[in-house]
Amino acid sequence: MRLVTWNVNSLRVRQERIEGWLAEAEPDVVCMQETKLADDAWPALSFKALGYESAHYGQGQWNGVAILSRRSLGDVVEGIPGFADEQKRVIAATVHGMRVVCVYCPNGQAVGSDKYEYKLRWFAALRDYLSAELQNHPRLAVAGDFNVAPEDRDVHDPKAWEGQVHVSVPERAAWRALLALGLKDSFRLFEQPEKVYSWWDYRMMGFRRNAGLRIDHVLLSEELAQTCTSSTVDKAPRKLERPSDHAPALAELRTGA
DNA sequence: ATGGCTACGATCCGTAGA
Repeated sequence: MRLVTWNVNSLRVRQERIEGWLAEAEPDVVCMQETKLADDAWPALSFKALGYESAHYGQGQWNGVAILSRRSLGDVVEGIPGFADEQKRVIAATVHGMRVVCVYCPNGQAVGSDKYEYKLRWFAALRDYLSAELQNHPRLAVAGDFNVAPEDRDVHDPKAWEGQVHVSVPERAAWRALLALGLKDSFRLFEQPEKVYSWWDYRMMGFRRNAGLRIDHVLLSEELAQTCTSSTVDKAPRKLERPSDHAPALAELRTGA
């Protein structure tokens, strides 16, 4: 079974190409971020026609997250329970015999800014939420745009990025606090080529130069990690016309459910 | 050179992303 996370950077702009990729890649579960849609604009019927049940939690203009599943999708929870947040960044559901939490973590803008403080507060709330989820769901996947490059090898130019937002020490500590719950970065379960990224700046020919960051991740609980057979990034849709600046990250799980 | 691109919703520029 194939689990995918993809920050689409406006579904409206890319609906057709996203549907084309879904038809080709045939993921079983899709976590989507930055739909930039209100819930009443979510094209549930288009995805239904492709064979997906879906749940969307959005606000229009900014943010917006969704989970699509080829099998029935239930127990949908929106946001981080107990964490008041106007920004629609989290949705969870039970699909294919596992609990899936789809996250669009805050960008943080600049170290020391209000948005950066919000990002760290938000990560603390996410940690507490996932801690509780792990108690209830040993089969837990957390997939999304984390806006954190965990290590220097996830950064095309670590010197240029040193201390910047996405790689700063407190952000990486917030990331490691998620791993400390018992979650595994599926990508690092395997030998990987160097310089694999999931996001490239639109400017300065970032993609052509492979000047990117690996910030889109699939985290797996211990039990799910044992079933994981691969974790990759598909750069193909980033090469198309008017692409999202993010590429989809995929994890393969050996699970019958 | 501190920009550079893209999307959004407002208009013909500002905000935000990463």
